[in-house]
Amino acid sequence: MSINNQQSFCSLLELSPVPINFTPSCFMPVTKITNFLHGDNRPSTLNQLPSQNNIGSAVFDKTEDPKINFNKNNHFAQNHNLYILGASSHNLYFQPHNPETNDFSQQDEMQHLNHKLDSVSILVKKDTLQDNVQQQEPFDTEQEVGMPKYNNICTPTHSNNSDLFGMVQIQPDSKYLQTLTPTQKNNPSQYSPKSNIPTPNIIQAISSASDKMSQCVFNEQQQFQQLNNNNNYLQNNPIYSNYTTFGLGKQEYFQGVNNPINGFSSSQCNNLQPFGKNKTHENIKEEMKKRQEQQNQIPINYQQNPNQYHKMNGQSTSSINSQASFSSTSSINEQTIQNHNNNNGCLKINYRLPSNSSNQMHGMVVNSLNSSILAGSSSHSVGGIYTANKLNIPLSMTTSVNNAIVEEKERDLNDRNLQNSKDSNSDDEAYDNSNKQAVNIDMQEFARKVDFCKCKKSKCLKLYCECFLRGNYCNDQCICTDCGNNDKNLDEREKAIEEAKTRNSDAFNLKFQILNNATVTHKKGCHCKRTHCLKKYCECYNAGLKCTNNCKCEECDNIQDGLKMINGGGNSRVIMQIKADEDCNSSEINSQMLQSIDYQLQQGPTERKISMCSSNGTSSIQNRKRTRSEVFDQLTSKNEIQSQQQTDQLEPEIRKKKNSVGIKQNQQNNQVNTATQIKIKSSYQPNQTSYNSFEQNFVYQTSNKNNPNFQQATSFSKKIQS
DNA sequence: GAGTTTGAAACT
DNA sequence: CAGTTTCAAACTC
Ligand SMILES: [Zn+2]
Ligand SMILES: [Zn+2]
Ligand SMILES: [Zn+2]
Ligand SMILES: [Zn+2]
Ligand SMILES: [Zn+2]
Ligand SMILES: [Zn+2]
Repeated sequence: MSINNQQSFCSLLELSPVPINFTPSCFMPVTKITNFLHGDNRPSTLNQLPSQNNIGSAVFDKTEDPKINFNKNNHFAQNHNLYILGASSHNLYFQPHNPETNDFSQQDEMQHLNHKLDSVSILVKKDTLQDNVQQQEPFDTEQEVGMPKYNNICTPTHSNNSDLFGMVQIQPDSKYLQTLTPTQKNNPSQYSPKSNIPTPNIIQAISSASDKMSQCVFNEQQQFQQLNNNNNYLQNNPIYSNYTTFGLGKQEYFQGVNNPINGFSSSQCNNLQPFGKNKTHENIKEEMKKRQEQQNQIPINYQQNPNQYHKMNGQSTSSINSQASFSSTSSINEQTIQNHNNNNGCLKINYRLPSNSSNQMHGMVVNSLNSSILAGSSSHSVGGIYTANKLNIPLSMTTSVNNAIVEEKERDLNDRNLQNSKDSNSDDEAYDNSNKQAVNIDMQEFARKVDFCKCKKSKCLKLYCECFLRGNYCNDQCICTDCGNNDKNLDEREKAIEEAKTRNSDAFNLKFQILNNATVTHKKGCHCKRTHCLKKYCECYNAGLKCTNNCKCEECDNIQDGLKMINGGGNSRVIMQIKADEDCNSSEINSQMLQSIDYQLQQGPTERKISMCSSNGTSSIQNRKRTRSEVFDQLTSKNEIQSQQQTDQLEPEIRKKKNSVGIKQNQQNNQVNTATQIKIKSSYQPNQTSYNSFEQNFVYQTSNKNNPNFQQATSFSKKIQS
């Protein structure tokens, strides 16, 4: 990587006072899939895996270069000829602290010193199915999965000059994706023409991806686990923990690193003792070699060899090469084994370690029957603001940011620039004045414009009534029924006002606020789900305002120009299309990302290992989403879908297998294919039954309803007569 | 204008 | 509180 290229990258970051070095020291080999496992060829043990969700996982540790491992269980991985898989993760390296002894100390880790974070890659898919491969192959009939989506179109980003690391998404239609690397050019038949990437579909898929169970979300204000309601596993399995998983770096369970930004992702456990004092690259390598030799002799079985396999590192979706995943401070004991077995071979993991506990597991779901298990990628996101700040990306390029904060920050920046320029040249007062001039905003502009009501049931004494809401009596234009909102009913009206104020003391105030004398936002934000905040149902949109971080809307498109918020607060990402395009424009392969990909292409296939998805937090079993079986029961009891009911009666035994992960594969049922599933789905006519009776319970993504290219994640996988 | 969809408000 | 129901407006035809 030349210096020029680094400069090219940095040139994007216009606000960067310090050039950001973006220097991958290693590359992620990509797997070229040539053998497809399906049907009888699939090892039976795979059937017990809980997830086919993740395409692959970035794997790395201190001693190995990162690589991608594909998830054999993943249909997309099985059925697509080739793709370049983008790593979800950065890489973490600790440089030797002491060059003489080659030692790095725990102190260094704790202080986040001497490390280097590197990785870049991107996912490019080939949009062609193998002719003779089933597109869908459910592992059991109750746990059909959706097609994998392309939601790893992203690059991990970090710099040596900041402690940021996290995902940065690249917009799929970026020129970056359309630039072929030399290797790709030389083997055009092998590589998907990137220009053919169906960008809208990818975007669609991203916004509704069912792959991930959940997403760790964190920004300056909060951290939480955003569950993916589209995820089948999440909907159908009670393997939830009540703890939030990874996320904001917690010293207690971080790998010795107190990082305030986000969790590491996809760190791998190679049965090593937790990295700590007196570990060196050398002795870790030695230890690994030793363990590898042991592995060849001794079947990995933690019950037999508990001392060897009970340590792991990392957080978030950590990879595991042992049979269980434990925090660095815990060990396998009877209880954890019991937990393991109680969950059909899946551990409840990704527990957050409470500060007062040192004995909880976290990491990946693992399968008891497999000795070699790798995690799925985690692809955590980083809050737009924090990311932008850390990367010195103009805030306007970020997503999911509160516009008011953007204003504020940019004003700050302007002030600072102004101060700087004044120091050297005090000739800039006009700018100063314009910048600080108060803006006169009529807040009433943002109130709803309706000035009469047609209430029928609320007596115009609930906030449902626009008149009441605005503190007005109903007027002669109102066509309300049994109106109580008038001067002849003052007692009851007053009471109603008090009640409304009790519920929300702010009820009669304007729902909008003005920040920094410049930016108006909705105080509470909206919660839109189905309209992308582009209909007047949305209070933000209706007021002509962009959504903000206050909003909890899903798939919001009502965002600042140039921004793309994928999934509400859940998946905020920074889009760096400009950067990528600039890279691509300046020369054919001047970007490190492209270089990385090209390097990957030249690597031979790597061994494919089993991948698992991560468990998730926040939901208790009691409060879990209802299972598809339950939804199904509800539906069939209403006689709404005849064919499925029929099927249900034909195979009653299947329905008893609720929430079971390790159901033995039924060859007969295994024949269910995509076509059948689509048929089932198409038998469902959304217009014949209301959302309220069906769709809302079904976690159905509106945006995909009419997209023939989108395979709905949640569809029944009952076998029906075709 | 009738019927459906929607998300805030209300309720539990 | 979070999940569910109610409600009137927004929307569709
Ligand atoms: Zn009214
Ligand atoms: Zn009225
Ligand atoms: Zn009225
Ligand atoms: Zn909205
Ligand atoms: Zn909003
Ligand atoms: Zn929104």
